[in-house]
Amino acid sequence: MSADRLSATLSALADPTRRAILARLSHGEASVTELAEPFAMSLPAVSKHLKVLERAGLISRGREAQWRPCRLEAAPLKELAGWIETYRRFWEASFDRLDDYLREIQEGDPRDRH
Amino acid sequence: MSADRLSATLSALADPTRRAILARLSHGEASVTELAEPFAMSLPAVSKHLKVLERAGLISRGREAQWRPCRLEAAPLKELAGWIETYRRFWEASFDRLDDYLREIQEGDPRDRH
DNA sequence: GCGGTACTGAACCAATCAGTTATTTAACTG
DNA sequence: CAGTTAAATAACTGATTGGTTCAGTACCGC
Repeated sequence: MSADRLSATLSALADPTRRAILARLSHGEASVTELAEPFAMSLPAVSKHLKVLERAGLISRGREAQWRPCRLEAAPLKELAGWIETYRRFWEASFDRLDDYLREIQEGDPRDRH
Repeated sequence: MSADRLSATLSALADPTRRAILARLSHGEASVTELAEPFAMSLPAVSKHLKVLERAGLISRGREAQWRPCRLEAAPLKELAGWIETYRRFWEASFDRLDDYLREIQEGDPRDRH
């Protein structure tokens, strides 16, 4: 299902290998073999992870001779940060005040409506 | 793979149905049938989505007679916001300055570190 | 041109996912 | 008690995921 951008970003980020790759790229560009080095998996597996990240717009790839240097692209992360921001009030308030807030905006007992 | 909390949060959020459920819950508690109402899918399907959200800690469920009211739990969102925050500098700088920054922290040509 | 290095693509596999229908549990209602 | 409503569970299905191995493509250096 769901080919929307946010879903693509989130499911790309849902894998720890891919998050580690992004963390590595936050220190600068890297080739595929460099990115693969820390992982106990084959190169084609890493190549697939990179393709997922690329399709989500989280990385871009250049061409330098036989190397394909990857670099971080932050736009989808910005979008995600924007989405999550709409929930900030739910964790910023103290738990007691959040409780109050929830009770306040609540429409009432489920049995009462419909 | 990976049962770590962040991965669980992200893969739970990667589904638009589940994000819509969270959005609904941000307006207050709701029962399962209420949550299911906007979707063209069976009730068990929604029940499964709720289980995913619950295992990720994004919702909690109470008991009121035959209803099981769901409420939003923001802690995992807070954790996610914290994680994404480490990448903020990559989208906050103007693109040109980001380019400069990337080139600056880059170790050099991939060929040099073979 | 040949051999090595960097990477991608294709085919395959097991596990998980998102949905279905049918059944079951639990609680209220008359 | 019987009947109804709310929700979960079970069993099944098709699609997707994350990994593999093996082969192919592209570029460099000798």
